[in-house]
Amino acid sequence: MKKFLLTASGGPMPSVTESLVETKLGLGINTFWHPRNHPKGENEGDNPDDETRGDRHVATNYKQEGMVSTEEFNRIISENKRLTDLLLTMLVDMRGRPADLHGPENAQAVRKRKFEDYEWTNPIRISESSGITDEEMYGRMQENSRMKVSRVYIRVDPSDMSLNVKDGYHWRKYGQKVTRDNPSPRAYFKCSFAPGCPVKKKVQRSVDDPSVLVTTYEGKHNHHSPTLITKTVSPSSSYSQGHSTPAFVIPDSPAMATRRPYIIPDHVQASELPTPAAKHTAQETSTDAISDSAGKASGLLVQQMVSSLTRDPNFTEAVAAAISGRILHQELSRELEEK
DNA sequence: CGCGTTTGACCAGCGC
DNA sequence: GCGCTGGTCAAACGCG
Repeated sequence: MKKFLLTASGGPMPSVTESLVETKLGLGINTFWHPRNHPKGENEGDNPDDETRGDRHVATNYKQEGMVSTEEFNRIISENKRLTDLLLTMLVDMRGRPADLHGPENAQAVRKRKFEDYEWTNPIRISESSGITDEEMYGRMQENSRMKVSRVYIRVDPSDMSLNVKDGYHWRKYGQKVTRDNPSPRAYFKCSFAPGCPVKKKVQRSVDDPSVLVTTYEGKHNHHSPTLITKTVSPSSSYSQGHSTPAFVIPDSPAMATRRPYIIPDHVQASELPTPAAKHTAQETSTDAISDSAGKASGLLVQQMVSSLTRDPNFTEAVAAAISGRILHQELSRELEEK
């Protein structure tokens, strides 16, 4: 069984690896469009202005504003592109045939899954991303950035029956429902940090592993992250205003630290997640997991990726600059729009 | 008293 | 058209 896990279970703070994955592939991993996450008609009311402010535009201004040198900027782009290619290729490979991972299914479920598989592999075509221009890459990032649904898996104490996920935002519960395919109730939350914030989230225990909370975020916050306001922006902080998912949470307390989300592709079963007792570091976990998979090449790619992310101080610095720069630019853009 | 949660009712979409 | 299901509403309730 293939596994892929990007987490820093060994440390109290999110790693740069996490930040990059969230920033670049969010842009990527946890914001990939998936049909089950997009009810018909969703996003019909989106502001068209949002469509015109893509990541390419942001990156261009970010460069023009002289926040980094041209050489640094190009290096960031090049390195980001290379690593994204590695990750995305891995994800497409791992996506494989999800039906194989889910056991017997009825005809309807099979049809639905086939459609999801098609939608997963066709519109993005991320396996073909190598060799594309930066412009194309940013176009794809922009497309991904419009995908406002993402999913986060969080392992919690099985004895803790609450459905509260402390992700830095304030949520008001407005409903709870028992769904057909899962005996655990699903809780519905709306963001209550700012009036009119459209973001919603659904929290439900995994049917495969009740110790895992599956949190689905929908929409984009119309305000700053509360954590961004109250904390210094750390290079490893992955919060970004306007992004659909606070994919990683800076722990405010030991209890909160136990609920730090993982980024995991949708098709990975909850039962595959590491247990709380697992002591693997991010690098160890990724490497061990991949070694179970079909390709040594994939393992090498991940090793190369993780190694690059965790050992190269220049790249760490570049990623930090890119993240903070993007956040600052988005804040400025939004303030200008409000005026 | 204000805010958040609970929970039954209601609504809309979808498949048959 | 009907039933099923997921999502939302809103009144009642609890808590600080």
